[in-house]
Amino acid sequence: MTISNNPKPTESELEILQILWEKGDCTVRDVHEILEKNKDAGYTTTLKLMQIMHEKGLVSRDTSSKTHIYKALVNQQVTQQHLVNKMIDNVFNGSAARLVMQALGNHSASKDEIDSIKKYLDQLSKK
Amino acid sequence: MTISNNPKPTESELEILQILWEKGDCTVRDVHEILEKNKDAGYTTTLKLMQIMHEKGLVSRDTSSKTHIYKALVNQQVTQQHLVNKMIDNVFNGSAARLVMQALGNHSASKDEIDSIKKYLDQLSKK
DNA sequence: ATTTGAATACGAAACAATTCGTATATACTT
DNA sequence: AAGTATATACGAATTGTTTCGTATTCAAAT
Repeated sequence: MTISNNPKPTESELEILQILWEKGDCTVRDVHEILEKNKDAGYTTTLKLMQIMHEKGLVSRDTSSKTHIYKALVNQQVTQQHLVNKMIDNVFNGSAARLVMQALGNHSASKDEIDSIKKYLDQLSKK
Repeated sequence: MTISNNPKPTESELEILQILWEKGDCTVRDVHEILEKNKDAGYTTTLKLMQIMHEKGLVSRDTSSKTHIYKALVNQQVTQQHLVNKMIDNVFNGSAARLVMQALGNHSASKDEIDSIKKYLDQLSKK
């Protein structure tokens, strides 16, 4: 049994994971260039972070050529679920509903989004 | 302008804030006794945390008697909103809907909760 | 008045996360 | 072959968080 059951990435690690989840395979430079857009940090910082993530088992890497290629090892959904659960517990006293309302209460949810959530809820409550 | 606009409490601070939000006024001992139920840390640790929170402006305290009385200074809703927004951004690529579905997809949402969310959504989409 | 118990203050250790400088390896260009 | 550009490796400084030991203050009980 070697399935990593420890999806507790730090904030910086999460930023990197997001990129890996979206892009699939990446070099450090790939990741760094995307990060740079929103953030300003040196290349070796990104490198170091990704090396640490490798040590922790968050990512795998192919070192067969000089430029290493990284891949996310932890699953996106599983990681998201962990984080959401933690937040429900930690910030909303265990109430998923309260989190949901807070998330929807601000303008970040569009009409379309709200509709799709409704459909989703209908499905859920049929069970 | 002295309104604290920096609701970025750490995890431990959040635990304490939750208690203060619920109970209102608390002494360090009050808080500590509640914390102890789920966690195991010394009294002076709780004390120190609350002192730091005071320095940061997260809480106020009344020092008129020997035993100080603490009160949350940051607003619960505002803080929750900040944290949720950060998570939406950070973990769900900006999609509130995806967070919501993830939060509801697990068993932590009961039938009642789902119903109340539906009502809430209906209200929302009327606007 | 002295002792005792409970409170705060303070400092520092332990730990974790982030950042980056420098060294070294590797491949490409001339 | 030498020089240049780009990679990784490594170590260490910096910063932030958590934890707690020890000192001190204060009030109540004896």
